[in-house]
Amino acid sequence: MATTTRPADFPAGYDSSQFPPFAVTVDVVILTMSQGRLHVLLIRRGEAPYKGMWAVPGGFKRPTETLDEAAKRELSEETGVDAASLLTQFGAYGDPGRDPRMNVVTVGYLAVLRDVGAIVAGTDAAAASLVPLVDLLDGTLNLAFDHLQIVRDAIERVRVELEVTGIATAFVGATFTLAELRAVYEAIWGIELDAANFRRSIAADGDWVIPTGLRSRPGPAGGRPAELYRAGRAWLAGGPIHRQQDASREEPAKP
Amino acid sequence: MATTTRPADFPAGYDSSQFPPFAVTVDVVILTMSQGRLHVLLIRRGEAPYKGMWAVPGGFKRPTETLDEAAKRELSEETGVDAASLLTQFGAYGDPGRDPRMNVVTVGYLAVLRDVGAIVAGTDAAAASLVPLVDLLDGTLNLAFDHLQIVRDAIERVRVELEVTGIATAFVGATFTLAELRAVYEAIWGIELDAANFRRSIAADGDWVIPTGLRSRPGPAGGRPAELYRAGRAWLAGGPIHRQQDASREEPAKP
DNA sequence: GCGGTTCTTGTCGACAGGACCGTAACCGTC
DNA sequence: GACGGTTACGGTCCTGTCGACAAGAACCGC
Repeated sequence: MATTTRPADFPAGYDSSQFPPFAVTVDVVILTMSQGRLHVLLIRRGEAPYKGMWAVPGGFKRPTETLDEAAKRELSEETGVDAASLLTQFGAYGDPGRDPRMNVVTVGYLAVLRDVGAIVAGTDAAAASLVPLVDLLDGTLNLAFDHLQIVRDAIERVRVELEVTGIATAFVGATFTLAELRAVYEAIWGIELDAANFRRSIAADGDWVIPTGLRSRPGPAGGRPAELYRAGRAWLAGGPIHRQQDASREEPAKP
Repeated sequence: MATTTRPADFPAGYDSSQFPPFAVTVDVVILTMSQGRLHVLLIRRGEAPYKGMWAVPGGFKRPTETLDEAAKRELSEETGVDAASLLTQFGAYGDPGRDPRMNVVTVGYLAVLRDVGAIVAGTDAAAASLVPLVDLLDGTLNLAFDHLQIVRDAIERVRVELEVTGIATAFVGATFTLAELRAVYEAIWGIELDAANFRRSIAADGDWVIPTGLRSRPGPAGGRPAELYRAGRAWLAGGPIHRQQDASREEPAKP
């Protein structure tokens, strides 16, 4: 049906019916830690479709930029963060009808920021918000398009990345306490880790963390001030903390 | 510049200059084991650009199908394999100029087959071939487009999948010896595994493998016949074999 | 039968990691 | 300033995992 509507960008000699045009977008799932819980940055849609609903920030890829550059640009436009922050591609989505307007294939990116609260406060508070992840995963909050699935996949990806890369350090500041770092693992994996054993794994030989000599101020509840560390080079090659095998894997054999 | 060449597929009210059209393709990296080595199925291009060079099989996504369906269709068209084989999306590629004809974003899929030799023999031998992976990774063979990077990423993905999923069983037949299964790990990870320890991990409680009572015929060199197993249910939840920590990670600390 | 090859079973020991206790250093209130 | 509450830190015990290695079992060709 569309054989006569060939876009001018397509070179002559190709039948556009063989190359159905798609719009390509990049969606960036921005994760951050806040009050010990994992949060995702969402924006409220101002236009149809899904007007007024929350959505993952994103935008169209330009022909002159790579996918990574598009993700970096969208992150910068949404948050003002210009640093080459941790930005990981985790999936592509192209189900027919996922955008009622046209054929859209989107590429999902995962970004990890620290202390994004100030950034959100700087933008229009009604348009952008940090949403606790649990509110999304338990179905309390609905998202536009297939963005709920995209967020789910991003979370699953960060759970794996946490085990095989140094992504954990991206959630904390330049200097951090081991309790802060441990809270990252606990929030993302949804488990509790023994503080003493965590320390032994991290502070063991291997250049994971480097003590700065400084100490953190205790919280309002008191407690001994924790030592401040900064990330070592070993994170570039992997992570020191591993999830224990899922006990539910062992099911009794049926003879 | 292109504001006047809006495709008819795009609804009125949208400026096509805001939605630059892309072609979306799906490329399937088909891996298989042959003679104890990892091979990838490539096809020889019959048209420009890159005419005559080897490339990963793939094709255009249709607006009416999902990305997964497109990958499944391409796999079926190239190999005749219709089974819902293991098919994993691993990345999207959209660098400008990666296809000199137009703007193309491709989504990479990883397929694992067993005994693909007969399939390749059935097609035009000059158009499809199983290439040992080492010939690609050492730069002996050049690939069209950015397909070398795509293959590299597919390999990296299968290395991770091998550790966290049951993808290893997709490389072997319905029944297999533990030596065959071990060869999969050794070929993909490029390491040697102790046969005795491998057996202990696999044959331990947990329904990894189920003995069939049958035995394999020894090779020409002789040797005790190996018992034949079939895959158990535990593979659905992960893999039993894990790579040991990279010893090169431990570098001496510089005071 | 005999050496060679491969598969299978068994043993030993190092090490990682979970559980747990005691101590140190801060907070608040009394 | 003593005291309980809270958090951080260091150490011990112990078990399960896993690598290294040895020995036996079952086949081959000669």
